[in-house]
Amino acid sequence: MDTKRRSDCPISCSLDIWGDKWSLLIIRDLMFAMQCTYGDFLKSEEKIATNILANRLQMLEANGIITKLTHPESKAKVLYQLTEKGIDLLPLMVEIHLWADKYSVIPPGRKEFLKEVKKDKEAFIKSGIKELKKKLVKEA
Amino acid sequence: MDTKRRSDCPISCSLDIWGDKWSLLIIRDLMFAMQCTYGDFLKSEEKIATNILANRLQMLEANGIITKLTHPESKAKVLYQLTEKGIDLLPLMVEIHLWADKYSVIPPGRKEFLKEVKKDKEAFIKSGIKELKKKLVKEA
DNA sequence: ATATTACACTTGCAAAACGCAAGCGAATAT
DNA sequence: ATATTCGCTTGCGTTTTGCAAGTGTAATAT
Repeated sequence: MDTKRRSDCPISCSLDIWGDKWSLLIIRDLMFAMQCTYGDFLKSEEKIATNILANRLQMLEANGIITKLTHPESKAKVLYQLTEKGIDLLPLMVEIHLWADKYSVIPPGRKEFLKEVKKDKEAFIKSGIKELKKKLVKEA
Repeated sequence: MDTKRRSDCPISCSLDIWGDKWSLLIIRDLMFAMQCTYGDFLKSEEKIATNILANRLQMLEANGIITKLTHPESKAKVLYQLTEKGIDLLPLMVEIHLWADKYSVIPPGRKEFLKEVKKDKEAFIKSGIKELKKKLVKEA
């Protein structure tokens, strides 16, 4: 596990955690798509490799962004869940969406999401965080 | 230059552009530190390698985030500048700062920046973008 | 009870990206 | 004329990635 930070700059420290091509996609799946198992992440259209996925899940867990839980309906399944720290990345994810919306083509499915966001950004984020935290399951 | 996108998801497309350990640091330097030459970027405390820097500058230019200008005081120097698309990453950078502020130690120098942000985020971003766009120089 | 499948990884290996040091050409300074 | 600054480029060893195949445990089917 990479533990040395390059500097004490907040941007740099953040990038040390999730500054790669995959981490935020896992967080996206957990945050918006309600996909929360290893198998779910593999099914996402970007097609992450199994070893990279395992590595990133470890990384995100080590950095307190996600936690592992035993799946309620089966001991064979693992349920990944955003921590509060992970949930608090929602504003960031929203800003990425807004930026992408301004400068590239957004797939139809996300258009309504963006419509909601633009209606009242602050309210959207506040209620989104509240929703996610409500679902947060504490480890036994 | 990498041109194939992994999916049409806005998060994924954004990461295809600046989803690495260095790009946002270059953007940070242009946005907050007013460092805008190749040499300036090299001096940043994270110590980016020369070839990686050259590659990222190319990448960011190819994606319309930055432009190259001849430096007003010397033909030997190159002045890099954020485009409007690059400037519009300011809200994102602010959110990263706020997240990092909540979950890690922020160096004293950035504390006043964050104080300003927290006072009135929307106003801070709006005036920040305005400032940056005012300085924007059009290529001859 | 046994076999098969589902699930979450691990492993091996080739290819690509990275990091470091050195070099190079044009522009400026001396 | 010579040296230095500046913005890269090149070579090369190391690390990370991507792909395919395999492994172990738990659930399910027979």
